[in-house]
Amino acid sequence: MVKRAGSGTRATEAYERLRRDIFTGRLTPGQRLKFPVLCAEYETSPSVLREAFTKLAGERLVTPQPHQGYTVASLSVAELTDVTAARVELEPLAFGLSMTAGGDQWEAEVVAAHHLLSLREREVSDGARGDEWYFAHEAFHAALVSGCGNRRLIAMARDLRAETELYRRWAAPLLAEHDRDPAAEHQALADAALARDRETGEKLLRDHIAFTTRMLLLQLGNGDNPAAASADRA
Amino acid sequence: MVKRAGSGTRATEAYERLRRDIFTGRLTPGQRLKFPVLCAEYETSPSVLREAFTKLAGERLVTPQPHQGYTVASLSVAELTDVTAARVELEPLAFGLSMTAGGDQWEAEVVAAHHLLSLREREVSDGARGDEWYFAHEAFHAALVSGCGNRRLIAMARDLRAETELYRRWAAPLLAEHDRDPAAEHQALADAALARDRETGEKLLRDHIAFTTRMLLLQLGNGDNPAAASADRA
DNA sequence: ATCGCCGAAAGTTTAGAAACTTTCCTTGAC
DNA sequence: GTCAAGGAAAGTTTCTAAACTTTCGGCGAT
Repeated sequence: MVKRAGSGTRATEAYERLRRDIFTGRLTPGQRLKFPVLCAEYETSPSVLREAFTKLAGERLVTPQPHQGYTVASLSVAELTDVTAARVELEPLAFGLSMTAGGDQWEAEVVAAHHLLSLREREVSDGARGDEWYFAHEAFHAALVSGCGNRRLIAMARDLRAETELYRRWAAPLLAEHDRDPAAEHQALADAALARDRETGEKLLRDHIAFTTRMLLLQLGNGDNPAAASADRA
Repeated sequence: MVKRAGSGTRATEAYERLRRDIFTGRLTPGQRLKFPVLCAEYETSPSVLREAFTKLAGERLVTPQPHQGYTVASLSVAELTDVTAARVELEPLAFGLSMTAGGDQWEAEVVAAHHLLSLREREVSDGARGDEWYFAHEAFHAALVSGCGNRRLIAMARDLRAETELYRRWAAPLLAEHDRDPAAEHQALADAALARDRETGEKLLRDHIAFTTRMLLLQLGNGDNPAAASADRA
């Protein structure tokens, strides 16, 4: 029908758009993803959407329910606990390897990503974080581990972070971190990275992740957010 | 058309069958998966296969190539190296948690899985391993980490092992492990598990994985297996 | 009030049309 | 005569629209 961009397929487009819509909050946790509605909205057909859903299900961003379609992943304390326990081990490990094996290119990426993040952090001082902040934050964390030389480790860490972002978006929409300075933590991480101080860097990252999660769990536990829903575990 | 089993969908069937065919060697690494052929063989339609492929691609068992279909994942030294580096960290971690947190049920599972594996190991003394051995081996390793209480960790470890199995199948079809006794290693692992000897157990598992991989890498490097193919990395 | 049936709505699957890639043949230049 | 470039044809993947199956909610009977 329309001219198509070189290597992209329709399913990939739908996948990326859905993913973005989930992260930017257009689709809320637990929400049912109806084929008729989304087909009309995305101007595509069920099979294409189905493929996109399958891919997202692989990343645990949507939940398949046989013969009842798909829903956006629900928020649950158990899930966040599991994800964090894995992150706390995996991400510092990859970060440590990066500090050992990373080259000039890696350092440059860290510096660049941190610069962009600090710009976004300045903008956000009035309260709410914009989409730009989330993307910059994700990019910074991605940069930290990008030098480890292990694609699998990088991919696993990215998927785990992606899920965490969902919780950050919905369980901590406003900065409820009085006794904390995220910007300083990010600065310290970048410093450790450049100094190749593996010991310090790993500890900083571990604490950074654990702290964030503790805060999110607190919020989730309160149950004072609109999107919270207990995931039924089979 | 035909009566369908409760919650299963056609795509799930295809996924499971493809997965089995990959592990049992009916589909060889690098092989192109043509829609017309497989549609006829599985008696289903392209969309269904496509969904199954997408799911398998999420596990890295097949490789998508936009507008050129899918192929069974190729064997490559780089991939195996990455997977192992991740496994060596992740699996002992989960095993350690299991030894701390696992309950009676977990111990029972380990004992049962080890018993089944040892039965298969006895059968295999004449040379070649059958499918049964592979499944029992996978089940044993799955049991070791199943008590850790972290679904994400379990799932990641399972996916990493699945890939390794592919290498074991194709790069070491015949027991080329003269100076080694896998049965004894598995016995030692089971013993450590029941003794809750975390230190020893983690070290044993780390060595077990590393040793297996070193052997596989040697075989791969020789390039003397029919299915070896260098994965082109973009 | 509960259970079972019926109709509507949604998810799933299919078959064929459209789009892309590759191959092979032709044509023209060196 | 050989080789490279261009273009049609075949083969394959990808997408769409419609048929099929299952699930959900309402209605009437027991």
